[in-house]
Amino acid sequence: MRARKIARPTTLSDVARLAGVSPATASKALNGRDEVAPATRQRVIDAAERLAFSPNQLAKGLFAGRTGTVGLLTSDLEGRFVIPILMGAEDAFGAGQVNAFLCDARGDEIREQHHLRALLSRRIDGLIVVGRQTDPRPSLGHDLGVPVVYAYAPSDDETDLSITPDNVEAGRMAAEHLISLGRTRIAQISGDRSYAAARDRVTGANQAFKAAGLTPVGDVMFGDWSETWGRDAAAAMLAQHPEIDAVLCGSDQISRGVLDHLRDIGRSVPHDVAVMGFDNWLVLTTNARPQLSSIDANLKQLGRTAAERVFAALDGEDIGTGIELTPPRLVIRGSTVARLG
Amino acid sequence: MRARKIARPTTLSDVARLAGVSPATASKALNGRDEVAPATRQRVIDAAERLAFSPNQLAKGLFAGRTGTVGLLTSDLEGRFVIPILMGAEDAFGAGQVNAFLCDARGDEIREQHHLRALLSRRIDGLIVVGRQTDPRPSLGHDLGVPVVYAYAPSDDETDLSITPDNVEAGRMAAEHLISLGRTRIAQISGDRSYAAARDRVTGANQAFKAAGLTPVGDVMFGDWSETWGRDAAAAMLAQHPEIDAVLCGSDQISRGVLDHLRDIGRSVPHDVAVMGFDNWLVLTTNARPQLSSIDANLKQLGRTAAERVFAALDGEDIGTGIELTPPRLVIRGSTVARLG
DNA sequence: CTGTTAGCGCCTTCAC
DNA sequence: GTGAAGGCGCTAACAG
Repeated sequence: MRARKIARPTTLSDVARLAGVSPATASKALNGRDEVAPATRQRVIDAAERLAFSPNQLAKGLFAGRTGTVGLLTSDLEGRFVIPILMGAEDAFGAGQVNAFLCDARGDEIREQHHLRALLSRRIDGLIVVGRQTDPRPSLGHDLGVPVVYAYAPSDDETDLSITPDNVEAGRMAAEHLISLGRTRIAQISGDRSYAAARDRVTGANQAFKAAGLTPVGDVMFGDWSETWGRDAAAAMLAQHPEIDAVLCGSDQISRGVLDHLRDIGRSVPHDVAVMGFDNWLVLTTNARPQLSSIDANLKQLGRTAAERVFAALDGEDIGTGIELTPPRLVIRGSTVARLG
Repeated sequence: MRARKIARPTTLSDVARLAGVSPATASKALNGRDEVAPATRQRVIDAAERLAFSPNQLAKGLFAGRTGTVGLLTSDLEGRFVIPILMGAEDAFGAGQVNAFLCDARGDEIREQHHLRALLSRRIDGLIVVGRQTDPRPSLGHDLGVPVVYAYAPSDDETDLSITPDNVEAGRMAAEHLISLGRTRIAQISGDRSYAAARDRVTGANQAFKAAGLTPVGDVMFGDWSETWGRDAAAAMLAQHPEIDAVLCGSDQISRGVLDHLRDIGRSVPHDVAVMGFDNWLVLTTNARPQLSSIDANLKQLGRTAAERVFAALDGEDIGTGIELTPPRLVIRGSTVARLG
């Protein structure tokens, strides 16, 4: 990379010159207006191709008012949630005209404001705000000039539109799966009680237990989201309730810890004890022994939905307000099978 | 979100009108130029505040010839490498005027071209291309009109500038650490041989063994990057070479599998056998039993360096070409201690 | 100290 | 099919 060798990007005029027409004609030709002869149009298109011309969206946007860019503002440090959401959003945009730009605020409000300004000042058409937990987050307000959709973490303002995984349903689904396998002595080892995700999943599971006439074994144990907590909690739980035939965990990490402890004390998974996780984090679930059943939050689908809502708003549709829940998906692997006998 | 409620963003003229001054004066006031009366400045600032004015960077850039935006183009699906690099880059930009926009090409060349066009057509000032492995990737060429720096995955064109982790040094560092602990019967269980990262780390480790006059135990085992492979390989390796007193693994995932197997056969870690990983993926290293020593590739530093190079190029400096290696960092945890006796 | 004027770069529309 | 004109939001000259 030599200094100053930097070539000016190709402009419409460059294309026009190469095609031997005026910029105006080139513009019409490339934009599919029909006041131009087919042969001329082809010449222009060829020239554009040859120069790898990409129209300056900025100058274009000055006019059209649309830039074809959607911003993704995240606070999700590790990118564990935001990446699938980004992918889903991009899928919704298609290979078409729209691009997603991702900014990471790292959970820092100053940084978030900074990125927000940057995105807005670049005249993005819409904004998707992604949080790292399902607890409500402060609204960015309504005066941004572009449609905003909150993904994963809902806005605390009910007049915003938020799309978030249905963790109550996820909990219910997980519990029903264990029940359907004939498990009746089910314990819950959850994550951080301060997370709505932890509480909601427990709520859903308890609904399922109640509906099936089952009483969960022991109290739900809340801790943190780590493998270590899963091990410790499993040790305490099994010491007190050795009769357990299934453990419903708050996350895949916790499940891994629980699996570890069960192996340590010689309990067999899945026949003796079945284990379920949440999140379907592949690096954890598919490498476990046995592989872990889990609930997938369908984040890609969530991202797609969020993007579709942004589009709809751009097209002038009323996309509604409040919290829209997306359904989870049960992923069955070796850690949950029907009870023998 | 009501349809069509979308308001035009506030412009400098709006602010000026509210403050009862001309746009030029408002500009001076907000930009801290001193050719403006304190009282007037205050009025303008208040007005800007009240309208939540954010200057249009594009128009600003129109004038300055710079947009203050750097693109990050990644193919790193999971975001495991790109996120720390993004963070480092942002740190280099400071809380200042520059923003990073991340686009995910998902390893798809069409998508990459599409994103590239989008970024260029928004007149980004520079580009950082992030790959997911340390093997060379196709160059984007030199005619992009902006400086390009390749991060993690180097360009296959030596006239590009690439910044990538020094995996040979990482391997050497890991091996030297084990040697310094008095370990002499060290086996290597690596990852996918088709990855330069796997081969380079082995190369570095072998250099260290040779320098110390040690002969590695058994052949280096190549497989994939998974925990499962770690378990299987450890089983094979230890069956044949039970005398092993340390295992150097190709990744943290593999290490986890090795730890698992050692526990299964009742070998104690770290006293009997020490285990080292690579990558320092916290969710794996800090939740292992015992916690895993690892080599951290300092990706955040890498991102910072890449961003600095882009800046330097923008300022007209010659930033050089070829592959620049960034040094790794040894992270010692409970899985590696000195041999007893 | 403030307002006016003239672009920045690029694309599009409006007359011909 | 063309050329000229106009504009987006902002800033730097310069004039008042």
